[in-house]
Amino acid sequence: MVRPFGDLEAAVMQVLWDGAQPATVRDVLRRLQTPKPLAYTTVMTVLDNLHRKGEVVREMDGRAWSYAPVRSRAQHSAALLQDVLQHAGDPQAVLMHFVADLGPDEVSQLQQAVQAAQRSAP
Amino acid sequence: MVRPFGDLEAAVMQVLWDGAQPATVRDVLRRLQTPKPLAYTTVMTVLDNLHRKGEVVREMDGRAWSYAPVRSRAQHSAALLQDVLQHAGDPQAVLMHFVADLGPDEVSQLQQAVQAAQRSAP
DNA sequence: TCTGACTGCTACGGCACGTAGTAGATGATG
DNA sequence: CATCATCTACTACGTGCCGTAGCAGTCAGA
Repeated sequence: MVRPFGDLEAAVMQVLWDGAQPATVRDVLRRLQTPKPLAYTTVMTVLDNLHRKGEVVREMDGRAWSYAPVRSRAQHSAALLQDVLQHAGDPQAVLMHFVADLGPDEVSQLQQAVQAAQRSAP
Repeated sequence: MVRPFGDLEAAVMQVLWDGAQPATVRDVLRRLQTPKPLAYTTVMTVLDNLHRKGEVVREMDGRAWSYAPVRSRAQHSAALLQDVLQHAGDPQAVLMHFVADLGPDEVSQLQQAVQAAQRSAP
């Protein structure tokens, strides 16, 4: 089971997802909107943890590491969905309940996605 | 963000889901297949935690509590899916990726679910 | 050479979870 | 009635993850 991000991890990932370019620790620290200002090393540790978990990649940018997300936010969420479905047993029943609880907008979006998938792999 | 079950919590829920009837602590302890046999109080604590979290309900059965899941396994998994989607932002993109990563069987199951949803709420 | 920025290492508190012991109540049994 | 088994309530502890950060060392630029 994939563990979801912690609060700060999620906020940091959001910063990375929002920025098109890879970001250094200082970049992330500057862009983070937190009630209490965080220490530089706090953000560094979080980014290091995310790197250790394979959620971000990094490359040297001058003397500092620049971090970039491995997957887009949508890809990450989709992977979480996959993971839940994988561990659920009886995907049919799960999907029935899942769709039944969706709003009409999501249902039609889902319909388009299904049709796209069926076109690409009939 | 809903936290997924821990390992033992998941095993206990599975026992409850597998049994049609509400189960006492001793019932669950008997039916649990674990490498190491667990203490009675361990199972009791887990069931108590699940009750505190609202995942199970209980009623007195003689001198002991009998526990029953609040939701079916499929409903619980579907709720987890909902939760992920809710916190994802851009549901459209998430659903696209999600469906793209599904196997053909799941896609057709999903299609049926979508059609059922559209019939019930056109 | 000094200073500021950056990294690596370490640490610590809180919380969730798995694990279980102890104490007390209560029904069953001799 | 005395004892035993069973059940609940309360408490505790280790581990791992997460948020938080300090300290020490290094290195580039003024």
